[in-house]
Amino acid sequence: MSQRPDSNGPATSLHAELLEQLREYIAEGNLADGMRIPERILCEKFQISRTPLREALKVLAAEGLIELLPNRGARVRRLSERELRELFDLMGGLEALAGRIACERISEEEIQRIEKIHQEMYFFYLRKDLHEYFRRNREIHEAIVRAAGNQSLSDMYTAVYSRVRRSRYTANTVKETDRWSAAMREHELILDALRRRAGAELSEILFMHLRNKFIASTGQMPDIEDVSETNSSKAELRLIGD
Amino acid sequence: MSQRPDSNGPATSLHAELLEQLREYIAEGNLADGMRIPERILCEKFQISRTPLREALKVLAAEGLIELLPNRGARVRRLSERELRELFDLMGGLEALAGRIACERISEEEIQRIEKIHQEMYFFYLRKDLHEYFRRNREIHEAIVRAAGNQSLSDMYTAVYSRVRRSRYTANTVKETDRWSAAMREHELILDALRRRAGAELSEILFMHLRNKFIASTGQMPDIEDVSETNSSKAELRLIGD
DNA sequence: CAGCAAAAAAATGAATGCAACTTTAGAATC
DNA sequence: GATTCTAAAGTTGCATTCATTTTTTTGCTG
Repeated sequence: MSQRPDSNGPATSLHAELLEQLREYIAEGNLADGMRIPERILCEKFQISRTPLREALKVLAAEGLIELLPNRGARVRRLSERELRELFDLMGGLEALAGRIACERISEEEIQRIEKIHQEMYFFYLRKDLHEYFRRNREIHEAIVRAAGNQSLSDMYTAVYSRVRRSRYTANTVKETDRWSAAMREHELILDALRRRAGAELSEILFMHLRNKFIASTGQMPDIEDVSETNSSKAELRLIGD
Repeated sequence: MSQRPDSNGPATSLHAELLEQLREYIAEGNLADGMRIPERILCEKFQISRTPLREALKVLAAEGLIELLPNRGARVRRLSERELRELFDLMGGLEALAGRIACERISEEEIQRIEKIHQEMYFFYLRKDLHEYFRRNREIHEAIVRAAGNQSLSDMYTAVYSRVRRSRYTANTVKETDRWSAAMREHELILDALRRRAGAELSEILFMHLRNKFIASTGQMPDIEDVSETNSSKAELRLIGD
């Protein structure tokens, strides 16, 4: 097969396109967790030979989306509770970083654009339109990450998010709604800190925002071991989330 | 070729070993920046056919260590000033995250172990033994990341560090020494915050610590655009670094 | 001799082939 | 009937081969 002489858009390589397709295919949950994925099936599905497929699988394995057992093929990596918590914290850390840098670099116009999305979000919050609310919610978080103007950070954030996306815990439904008003309040704080360009503060809020979402989603506490109560972070954890 | 029936250590796959070797080979700087790397040469060097090599290259490209130009092969990715800054910020963000989580989870024993390394580091600082000083310095940062007990975070940190490692700016030499005393003071603050388990504070210090190192190493400011001076982060930037 | 064109050489991208390993199916044993 | 051993079928890992693309070399023209 040549380089897709027909029907192709940009002149990107076949391998890159395949990778993109596969990533999407897996992230969307078309393959059951932990299920074995025979190369043959994917080859037929994407009309491609084993060589480029195997290259793509190696990359996806490095990204953590699938796992490759020697001589036993690929399977979709199933996230343990532990890994999910790890990835949530990681995402929180990356957003915190993005928020901090964004405060240094973001333009007034971009702040206004985020404010606009925020107001839309508030509107859908009042309307109790969960779907549209979450879309705006996601847009705000993405905008903050983008506003940091750090491509490496954005890439890493996307990679982490794509791993977490599959998880049923992130489905933004029932349990999350209990926390809806709290989340909305946190978003007010986020925007306020951003307006004031208070980097450290925004950083703090964003991290806790993600933590609270994790706690609400899973019921799990992010593993705080027996640590003396002089510990300030425990207090902070409650400070925002209501 | 079979699965190396002779002379092998752990029963890991050939591909995984190759990846490890290549990563090390590149990170050590055996390949000149931006130089073209013909597959043929690497095949001969590692006594392997093109298929597994190409798989490994795809992974390294995804990690950002090399770049793959379509039909024009692999070359060692040369870090622009911009990317270096991005990666430094990213590393700072990951360390900041690690510090915060470490405050929640670290054991008293581990704190004491870090304190010990810190004291050794101070000793070598007084002796002006740059090499031994930096070894301890690195050990402390690694210990904090490890103390977060988040494998995904550790992996990502390692990946970022391996990309930055090659850079001549991170060579820990001349320019850095101008900042030696300031860095030492920052480390006192780090340990102090860790002892008090002041997560947010430690997070802040660690990020700034990395920023200051970057500024000292490159002379470059981390791109703070024309932002009104009500901005607090600019002040913070100076707060610690002397 | 510089500059360009064409052809040869080399490198890359992908497909196919082969050996080794896993898994599955089936037969023999208890 | 359950269990263990054996053989067949299916998969994977890697090597080799083929087709394109890029690069270099060679030869021609001005």
